[in-house]
Amino acid sequence: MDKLQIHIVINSNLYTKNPESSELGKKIVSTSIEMINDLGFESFTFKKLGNQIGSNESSIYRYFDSKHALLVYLISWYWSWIEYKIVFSTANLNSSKDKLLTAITILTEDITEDNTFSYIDETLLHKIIISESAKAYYTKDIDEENQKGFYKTYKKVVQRVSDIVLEVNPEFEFPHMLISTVIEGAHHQRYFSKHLPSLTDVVEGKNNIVRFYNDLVLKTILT
Amino acid sequence: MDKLQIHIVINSNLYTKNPESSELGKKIVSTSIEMINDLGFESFTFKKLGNQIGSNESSIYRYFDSKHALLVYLISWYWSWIEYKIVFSTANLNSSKDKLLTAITILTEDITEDNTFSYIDETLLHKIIISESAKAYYTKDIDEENQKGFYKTYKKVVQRVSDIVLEVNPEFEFPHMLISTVIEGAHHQRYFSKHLPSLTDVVEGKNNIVRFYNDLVLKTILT
DNA sequence: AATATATGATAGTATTACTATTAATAAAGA
DNA sequence: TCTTTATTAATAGTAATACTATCATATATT
Repeated sequence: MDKLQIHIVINSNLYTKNPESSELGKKIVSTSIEMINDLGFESFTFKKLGNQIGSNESSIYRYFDSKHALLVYLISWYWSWIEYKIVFSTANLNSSKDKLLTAITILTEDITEDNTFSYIDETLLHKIIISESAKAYYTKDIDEENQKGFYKTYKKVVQRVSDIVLEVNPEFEFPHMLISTVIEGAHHQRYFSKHLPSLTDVVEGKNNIVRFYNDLVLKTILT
Repeated sequence: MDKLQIHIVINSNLYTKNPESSELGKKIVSTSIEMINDLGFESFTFKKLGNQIGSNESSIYRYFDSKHALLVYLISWYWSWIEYKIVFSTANLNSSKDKLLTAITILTEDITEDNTFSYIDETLLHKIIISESAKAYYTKDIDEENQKGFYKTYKKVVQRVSDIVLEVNPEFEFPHMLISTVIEGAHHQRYFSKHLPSLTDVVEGKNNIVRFYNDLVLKTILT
């Protein structure tokens, strides 16, 4: 069966030339995802990317102002994709509680299968989100960038799930804190489980991260 | 009244020459805290630090291998200090629940007053922990560094508070995940409240971060 | 065939994150 | 007091980074 082709549209502030408008642009995006995963964001450079794809540093700069801009683009893409997943998966659910648990699961689960989009590997992108996304928004330029809408898609996801929280319990005082805590927390836990395991209680094959956060959310808003 | 003078001892892997052993060393530490706050970690350099303190880049390298090593040193110092605060504040408490709430408060509260140690400004250091500490452990070298004990003091704090969680509820399955989620969460919330406020529900003067996490912890482990 | 557009190649710049060497100075021991 | 040692300062140098600028070439469109 053919996969559903959904188009994710990215705010034009996030690139100088739209990478979706050319083969080179798509190659830049897909290969940067691989290379950031392999090298880590610090060691990743446009020069290395150019070599890898048989193109030139200067050509890459025509699409993205800087490697930071590229990272922000990837993060924005990721959150648009997550939003789509949440909307799609909760559309047919009647119970707010089911909606909430579905959303929390999407936000906290591991991503392993290949997905809808041809040139973006969501599994690798998810790893970048875990390991590198804090580097995007812990910048001195955060306020300026935020004003330009760089983090809009992330904020939209938090807002959407916070709204579901309020459907479940309209009295709950801290829906945004809860959801952003869960999102960031799940990413930290996945990273810690690999590198600083004593900060977690992750056990192979038990899906503890998803269980922990689903449980935490329900207990926090329902008692 | 004189302040209590506690000495925080730092693992000798975290420096090449102990900064506490000289005036220059202390100056390096205290001024780096100011400068990292002002410039952000990326724009902070040993050259600039040297200029600021009327010393030379090469002299600073004798104390710390790299600016990354200096950041790790500061983080380690911070967690030793937090551990001391927790031990001190919970020593006289009989109830495990009180101990837990005291510890969670220490981990999530804002730090505003000047404190015990002469040459380290804990208020500024706390800000560095919030804005820069993820950059220390989201590195490609994390496993190697972890093995050398670079993150020991952080892990000790998580372990200590997790033990209190288990005193309150010995059946609770995820004490480490809960505490590391709370610690990282509180830091994110403080940062978000300033720069991405729609991700939080922080209201001036209401101490919502501390309230939210204390409430979350109790509900999660007691229901 | 002419023109516009996208890409490639090359060169150049200021800065960074160091390393290495040597000189000057201060403290400590004989 | 003289000498040794330790500490810090000064200078120079390096490879790499994160760009910018310019110009040439290939490809597509009219």
